[in-house]
Amino acid sequence: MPTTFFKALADETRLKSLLLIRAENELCVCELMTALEQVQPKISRHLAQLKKAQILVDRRQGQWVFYHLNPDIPTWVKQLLEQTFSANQSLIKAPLARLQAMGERPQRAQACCSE
Amino acid sequence: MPTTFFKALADETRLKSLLLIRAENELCVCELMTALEQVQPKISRHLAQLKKAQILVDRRQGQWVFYHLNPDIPTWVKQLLEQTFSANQSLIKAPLARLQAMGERPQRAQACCSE
DNA sequence: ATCATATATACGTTATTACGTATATGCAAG
DNA sequence: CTTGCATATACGTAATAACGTATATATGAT
Repeated sequence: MPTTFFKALADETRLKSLLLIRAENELCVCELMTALEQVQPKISRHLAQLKKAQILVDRRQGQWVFYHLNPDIPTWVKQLLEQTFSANQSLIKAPLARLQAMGERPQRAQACCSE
Repeated sequence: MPTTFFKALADETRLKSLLLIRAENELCVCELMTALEQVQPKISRHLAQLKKAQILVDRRQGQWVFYHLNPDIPTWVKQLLEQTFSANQSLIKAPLARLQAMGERPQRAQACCSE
């Protein structure tokens, strides 16, 4: 159902999370908490929804769980995401700045996929 | 707010209505009722939402109110709509067939804009 | 003015979604 | 095995959204 996808983007926390993950390749819950200044269960729940909608996939690395874009999303969804990303940089400007300023970001063992 | 736009597409009736209007240039409430097999207040309310979100505009012609895409939506939204349209023809196949089969469709006095 | 048709809106109800707080689970370190 | 940190989930509640039905409004025809 294509509405599944739009529902996923219809919430500010989820939309910003997605754009941030798109920008950074992958992010863990605690990084998104800092970037978006939201409590842990809120972030976690929204990520679970995006995962259930098959837009994100996760990988566990030690204590952290990193989320990244599902490489298998349909092409049109991928393009849609790309356009949303390019057209809405302003949405993640401040969150990205908070990310840069964040101390002690968890180390990635392997870069998950691309990059 | 970009979520406004995604919220608008996050409902099946609204999404199909939009795609149908994109396909037919403009449609009135009664045509959408037939195409989507839904009661009048339901269609009317969803169109009102799309209008409030500035995705659609309407023009009255006699007893009918025709809705068409707002020519002033941002470019990225327009592109997004186009991709959604191309990638989801199957969604409106049956509704379009019902439209073709519909007798007594109201005459358009002027073609509203393009076409 | 009355009636018929098309559309919009109001009202009450139900369903869905988001949230805060508390708690559970998973992993790493000692 | 305990402690600590990161994350997930459960539970009750609050906010939002969708709906059915009834009614109001607007236009056109008689």
